[in-house]
Amino acid sequence: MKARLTASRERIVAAAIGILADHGYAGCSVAAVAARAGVATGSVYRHFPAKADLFAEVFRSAGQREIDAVTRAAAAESTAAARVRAVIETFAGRALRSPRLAYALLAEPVDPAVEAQRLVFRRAHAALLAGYIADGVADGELPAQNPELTSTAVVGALAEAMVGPLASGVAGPDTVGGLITFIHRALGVPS
Amino acid sequence: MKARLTASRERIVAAAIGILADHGYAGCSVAAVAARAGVATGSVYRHFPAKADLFAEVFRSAGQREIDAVTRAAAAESTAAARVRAVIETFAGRALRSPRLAYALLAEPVDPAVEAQRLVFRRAHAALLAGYIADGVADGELPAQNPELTSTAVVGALAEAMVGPLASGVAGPDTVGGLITFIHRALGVPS
DNA sequence: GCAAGAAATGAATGATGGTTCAATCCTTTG
DNA sequence: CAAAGGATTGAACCATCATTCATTTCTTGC
Repeated sequence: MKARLTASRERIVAAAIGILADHGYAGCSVAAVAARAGVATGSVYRHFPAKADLFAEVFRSAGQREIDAVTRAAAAESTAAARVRAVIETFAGRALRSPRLAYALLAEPVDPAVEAQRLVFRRAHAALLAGYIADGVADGELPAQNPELTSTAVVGALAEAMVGPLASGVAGPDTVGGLITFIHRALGVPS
Repeated sequence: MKARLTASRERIVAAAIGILADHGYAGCSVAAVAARAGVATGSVYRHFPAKADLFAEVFRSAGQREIDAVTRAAAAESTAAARVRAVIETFAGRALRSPRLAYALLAEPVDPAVEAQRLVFRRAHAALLAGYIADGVADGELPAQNPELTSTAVVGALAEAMVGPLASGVAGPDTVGGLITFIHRALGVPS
């Protein structure tokens, strides 16, 4: 019984991520999520006090998946420059492969309460990068800088450069390569 | 009179910008805008077919003001590096001086139709920067790069680095200086 | 002044979609 | 197997605003 409860809660979250990926936040009415999860509309409220709480969890969950992917990619590298490159390639690659979801997570208008969770998602990426940058500064690979500020700026540059391609459906031929050059230069990676 | 019509249309737009600056987009109900402009709710619809059209104009107008300010600041400089610095300082300075308005223009959740106008605003900043960057590349001040991509990334970095301070109300002591260093490096300005 | 028409009014309307809840269905347990 | 208690249902409810429109108030031309 407890397992049944947990399972249906997870089905609801998964259904919401699915609709987010197919139709964006605009398509995510509570009724639509419930239908896709195979439960009644009202049942959603047995698991979440309000829609905002559901989508806070949805954004947390989908965001964590992205964070895990870039963390894994970066872990395979050993210099700050290579780690940052891995983050950019993974982030952009996944975004371009699931453009609707990426747009929803990054930029689509959402309820203010959900927007807060989006900031958490962006800050998590920034925090990850800040660690790599701080390490790079500490062992002399990168010049002195404020890792929090530069990592935030990197996340902004990445997100902004993705929004155009995500909307139009196609990225320029060397968007990712150009971003890597731009960000490496910005961090002071020696050429 | 015709002048009276135009005047009241402008009062409505100005009132909307005022509410945007005081209470954000969330406070911008048609009734609130009309009240502040000193007209009846229904009168707004004599000037704009729908709320989205009003706010398209509001974002266009407020955005143009920002574009004008950074354009003017950049025009006083003669190298690409100095122009970009002037853009960053002006953009950040104005944002920090009107944080609620800046947040609304940059990041606050808005109706999808208004979001489109926000993209126009961001793209206008990027286009301005792209021109300076292209000039810098052309006369050898900057290394070869794709000005559209790098200017977009710069706008993203700027906006993202501002959102935190705009929400919390205070910028770190050297946020602007750090951003200038970051962006100059990213563009390949010789040190 | 005075019609005739334009403009302004603001309360009523309507659409959307989140939230509730009385009725129903299961699962559990003695 | 029966009763109790919780889970599920989904149609009704309600709050929020954008939008409309019958009515009133100005402007204008004669």
